[in-house]
Amino acid sequence: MTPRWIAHLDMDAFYASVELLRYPQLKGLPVVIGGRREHQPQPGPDGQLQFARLKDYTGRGVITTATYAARAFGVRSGLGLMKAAQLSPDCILLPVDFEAYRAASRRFKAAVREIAPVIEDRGIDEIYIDLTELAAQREGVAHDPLGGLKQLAQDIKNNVRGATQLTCSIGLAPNKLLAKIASELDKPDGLTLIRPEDLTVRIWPLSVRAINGVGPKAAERLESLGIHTIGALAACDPAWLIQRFGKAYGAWLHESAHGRDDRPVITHSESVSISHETTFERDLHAVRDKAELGRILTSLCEALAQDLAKKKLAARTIGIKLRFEGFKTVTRDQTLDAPVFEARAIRHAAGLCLKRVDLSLRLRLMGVRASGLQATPLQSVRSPLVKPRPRISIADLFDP
DNA sequence: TCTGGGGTCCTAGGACCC
DNA sequence: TCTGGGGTCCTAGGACCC
Repeated sequence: MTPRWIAHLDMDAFYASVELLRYPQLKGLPVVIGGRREHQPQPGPDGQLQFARLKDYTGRGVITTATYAARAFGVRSGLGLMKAAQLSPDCILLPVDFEAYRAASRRFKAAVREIAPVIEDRGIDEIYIDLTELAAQREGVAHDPLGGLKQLAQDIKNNVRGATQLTCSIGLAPNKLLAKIASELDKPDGLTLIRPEDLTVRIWPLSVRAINGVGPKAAERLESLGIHTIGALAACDPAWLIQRFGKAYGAWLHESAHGRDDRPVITHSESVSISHETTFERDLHAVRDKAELGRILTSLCEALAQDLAKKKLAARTIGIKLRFEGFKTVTRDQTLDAPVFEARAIRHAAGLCLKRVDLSLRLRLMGVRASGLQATPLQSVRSPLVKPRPRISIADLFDP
């Protein structure tokens, strides 16, 4: 493969930063995002906005994002809000506003695209960018051979900031794996370049957890084997890794530790599944709370049907997800003869799935998922070229 | 008072077909 | 009748990511 230059761009504390644009008086304060609508700031008697505090929160929510000031208290995303309140009771709490974040996301991506069009979406707040061609064009311009590349990344950062008033961190490297690691090295507002020859000094001292794809389980197993750093992982015999972690994952671990990754930047992909789920305020019992569970399942199916309609998709497989008290989670899938998209049909299939689960434990979460997605047949039904088949009633048979 | 919601990918076993 | 491969589809669970 010819040498490439890939950027990983990660927005800094994205949701929190978007909220700070709205409430600039909170700049520098510990703030977490994760509340419900009821935690919306309210005007107080003096006309000043009153903000909810972590200590006011009751419920099962978690932190989605924390400002850097809040992170200083040990508060981080994924942490339960009640747990976080113990660490920082006076930390300000704001409700999540996905519409605002999606709008900001569209703006920052458009700003990047103005400069570099080859972008892979990695969710609401990060992207990969293939800069290979643009970097080659700029190579001649700068004195330093990598100066043009760094200037390109700086131009992207400036354009994002101009369009959104938000900062981001960019990692530059020959592949996605290293670019992703690099973008974390100098947060916030960072710009980090990793060349192949920097691997041993910059990457090998890092924890294996810095590799995107090594999660808590794999890290724990590696650590139990005495492997803490990427350098230690790189020193392992690949056959030994394969023996312990399986053919695919073991080989991938070895390649990653050596900084090797040839995945392309994917500019377009079709969605595989769409789902909706909700965690209840209190655990619900299949018998005692049957009616409420039924209503929740129906509304999840309706939300799913709306999403399918918006994307003009139908699903051949409908599945449910249940999480019980004690956090045990089960799923059931049902593949249908024909794709469905209407709420009633989804609800029916979900009901069939539900019948196959032992419901003696109380439930804390219920979800519905659509997969086996395909373009909805709706257009052809509406098409004037296709005449609807006449409905024949029993009466017609006797009275043609 | 633990642990959200929306995703992707992988594995492994069984059914079924050639 | 037994043995055996390969391929695909389906299901369930789990790891991981944002």
